[in-house]
Amino acid sequence: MPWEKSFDENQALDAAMQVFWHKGYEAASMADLLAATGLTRGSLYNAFGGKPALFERALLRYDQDYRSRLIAQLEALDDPLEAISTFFTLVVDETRDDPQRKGCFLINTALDCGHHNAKVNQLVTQALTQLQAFFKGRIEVAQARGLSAATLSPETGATALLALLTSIRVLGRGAVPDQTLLTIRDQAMALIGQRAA
Amino acid sequence: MPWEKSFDENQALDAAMQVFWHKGYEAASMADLLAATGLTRGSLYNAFGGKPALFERALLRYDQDYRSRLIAQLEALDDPLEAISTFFTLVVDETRDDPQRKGCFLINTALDCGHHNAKVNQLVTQALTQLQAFFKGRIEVAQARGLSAATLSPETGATALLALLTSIRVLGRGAVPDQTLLTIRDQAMALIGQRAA
DNA sequence: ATTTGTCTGTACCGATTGGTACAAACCAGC
DNA sequence: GCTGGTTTGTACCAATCGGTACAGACAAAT
Repeated sequence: MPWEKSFDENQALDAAMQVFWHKGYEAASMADLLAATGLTRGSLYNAFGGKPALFERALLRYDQDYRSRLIAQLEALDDPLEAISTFFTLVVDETRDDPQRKGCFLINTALDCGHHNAKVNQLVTQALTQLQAFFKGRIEVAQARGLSAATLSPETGATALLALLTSIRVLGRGAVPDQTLLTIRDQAMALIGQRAA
Repeated sequence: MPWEKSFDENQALDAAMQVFWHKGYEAASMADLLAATGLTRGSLYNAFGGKPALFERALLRYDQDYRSRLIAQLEALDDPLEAISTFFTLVVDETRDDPQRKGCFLINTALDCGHHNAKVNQLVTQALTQLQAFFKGRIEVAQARGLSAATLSPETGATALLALLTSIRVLGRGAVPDQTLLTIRDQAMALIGQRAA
């Protein structure tokens, strides 16, 4: 009795994600989202329920499709330091290559923490925590293999890397020249006793 | 023939600044600003001209009254490393003590770079540049006096400090526990060979 | 072919958006 | 006290905000 939707839900979600990512929650209007997804009002509200719900879905999709997947790929690399250096190089390149300078959807949202519901906040916190855990794990492996100096606490190092990552994504939105982003990345590499990839 | 205003322009500006600082440009409505300043529509538009113009004035005031003044005070300190450590401790304390978790008005605005006019963007860029120059200057003095290891390039070190500052202000808005902010601050201090103040 | 439940498109909603118009209130200078 | 130039308060504006209602289109099940 049901009837399959005439559009790809994930495709629409991706389009909506781009809008929220670029403009932020407030500045993104339903009109923008309708135009980007190509849906009509009826379809969009029927499929997603409303602006806040759509935002949650979009953010969740970003978390799963970008962040989680990237971390999983990098954790599969044999060399733990290469995993980290590849990560930072990837982020800097991505930042520079994006003409819209959207930065990171999760970190952009982190700045609006106080203005979102608990579910969104939890997603952001959890994502950052997992990022930190990724750094910590790689540092531990590196130290166990004697690739990295054992003087640095993995916990502290991971926090520092998270901080540097955050700043690249924030400042990379246009506030500083690209060269500065490279310098920050190099600092991250120096922290774990590695040259830039 | 003129007639003096019945309100303190700077006082109104401060009130407006708080609103923009807390909510961001988009989410701050004229109704919010009118309520916060206590002005009526006529007065506000007459005195400031409109929302974008008011935002510029508010941001400029933040830049001059908070950032510039703080840097000037710290530069007056004799010990350059104390200037930096005091700065970071102040920022972390300010972040923790603010129940609204507003972060830094300039850095919040930096994240919205693409959505403001050239004047705002220039102000943000200039503010960050001056912050970096402050760090660089203090590091140079510290090295000249033998207080800090000469292995670190002042330019690079300043960029790293700016990055760590940025992350404290962003993550401090609620995405990570306060303890993490302290860890980041300690990393900044370690960078210049100094324990936390 | 008819029924059934879902999806799609559009018209419409009240509320709110930033902004303007303008008369009344006001004080300085004459 | 009159005049001139400002400021103040309010009424009003078109545009847009996010969201709803609902009729018609559609495909699966019988």
